[in-house]
Amino acid sequence: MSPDDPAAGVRTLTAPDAAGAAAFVTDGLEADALVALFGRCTVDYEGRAASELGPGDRHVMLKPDGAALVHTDEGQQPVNWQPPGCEHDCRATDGTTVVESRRTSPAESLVVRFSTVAHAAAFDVSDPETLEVVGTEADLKQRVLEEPSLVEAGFTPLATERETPAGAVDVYGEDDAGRTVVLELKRRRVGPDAASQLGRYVGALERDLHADAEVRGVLVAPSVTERGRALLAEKGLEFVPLTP
Amino acid sequence: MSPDDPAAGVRTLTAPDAAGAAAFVTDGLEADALVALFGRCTVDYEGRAASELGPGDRHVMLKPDGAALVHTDEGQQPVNWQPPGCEHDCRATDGTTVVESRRTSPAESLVVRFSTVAHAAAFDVSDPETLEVVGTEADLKQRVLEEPSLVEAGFTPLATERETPAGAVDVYGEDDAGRTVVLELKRRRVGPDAASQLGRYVGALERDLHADAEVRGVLVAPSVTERGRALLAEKGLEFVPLTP
DNA sequence: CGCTGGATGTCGCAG
DNA sequence: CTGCGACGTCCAGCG
Repeated sequence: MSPDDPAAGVRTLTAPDAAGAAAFVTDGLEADALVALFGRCTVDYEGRAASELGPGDRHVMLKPDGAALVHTDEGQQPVNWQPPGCEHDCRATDGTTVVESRRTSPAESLVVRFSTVAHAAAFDVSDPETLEVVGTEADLKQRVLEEPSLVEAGFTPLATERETPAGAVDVYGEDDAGRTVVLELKRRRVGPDAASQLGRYVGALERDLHADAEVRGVLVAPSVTERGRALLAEKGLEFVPLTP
Repeated sequence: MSPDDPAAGVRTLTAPDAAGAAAFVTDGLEADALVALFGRCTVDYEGRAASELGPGDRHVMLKPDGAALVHTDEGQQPVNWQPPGCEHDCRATDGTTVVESRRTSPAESLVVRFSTVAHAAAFDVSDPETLEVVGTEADLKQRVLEEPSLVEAGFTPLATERETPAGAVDVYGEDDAGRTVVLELKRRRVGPDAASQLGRYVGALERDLHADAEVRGVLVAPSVTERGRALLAEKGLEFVPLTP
């Protein structure tokens, strides 16, 4: 199999019996491959919560980092899963192919029982690339730091991630009158939660500085909900519309 | 192919050329199948944010409900995705297999370009079952309503999801002295966010009732972080440890 | 490990 | 559709 062979690093198996499927999956996991299974199965989870899922046709993915995903025909999210760091195991029992994924702290287990495996595939994945995303809160922060007048004329950033007893403030600075200004940045429309968060930072800073210190809190986001706006007003906080 | 054939409803294709892969995927989507592709690809996303991902070996899943998922060898979460409701499309261009998934409102597109498709599979999934989860906040609420003394001797629940200007309160009731009590339930350890949330409800209720009304706020959760506890104390709120 | 807050969060439910 | 909060949220960054 040459390196340029498109089928390099792929093994597949269609309509195996339980023993064949279990052996195939075990081999794939052993080889640190990404293993995919299609077939009719039930799923049982127990751990932070617990769940049961009756028989249905599903897609199960076992990753070499220990993650497990069970997908149905609908939804972006897996119907059941296990986070990275789990130990996968596959065996044949009474004609069923049983996939088990366990971890400790917290103790959690996921058991998938296949009455029939329609198809199985194992891939030797390698992904050297890391994803670069644009349009995050970090980008919004950079934009504000490069052009502080976007927030308000005369605003001067002095620090980012400044620590307060209530947590780190996104951007800390002062206005043209020398008053302390705290910015909370959000990449999308905000509600009461963000207003509360900003309020906590402002309160903590007022206590941390002087009793008589005036601290302005400014929420910077594309837009704000009505309750969010009301909560800002109630706490004497401000809003500046800005889209990442 | 009999209904009992384990391979029923599965089609696979190994190491196809671009045209073959595109035709296979198009057929699978047409038939409302769940389509999986493995191979070397790049991924471009543009919408609420934007991202680029260079060449690597990945698993791409296209669901009949319009969801799309791109998984690498690591992580529980897809590296790129598209939510349900998108239109999938696959074509061959210059020897590459291009999968595109689009939606409007918001306008978002995901484009996956395969230099090589190692393997493709289409699965006619049917999943009549719905997942039942035990150990959620709803279960915690039921437990509190059935046995209110778990919160405190003499506590009497009067309503659930009672509306306030700040949102709906989980459990609304009164203590043995007739004082209004608001419960905020969390299925797991809580931090400052939950304390703030409870504080908003209590404040809204105090304003909504009388100016002189005393409203007790009680956070019910397995445990609380130090900052969470401090914020509760500052706002005169209480904590009751209770595990779902 | 635990704490904290972001996320293309997703999802479900209500108005 | 928007608003709002739960979620077995996941995840990175930091102490």
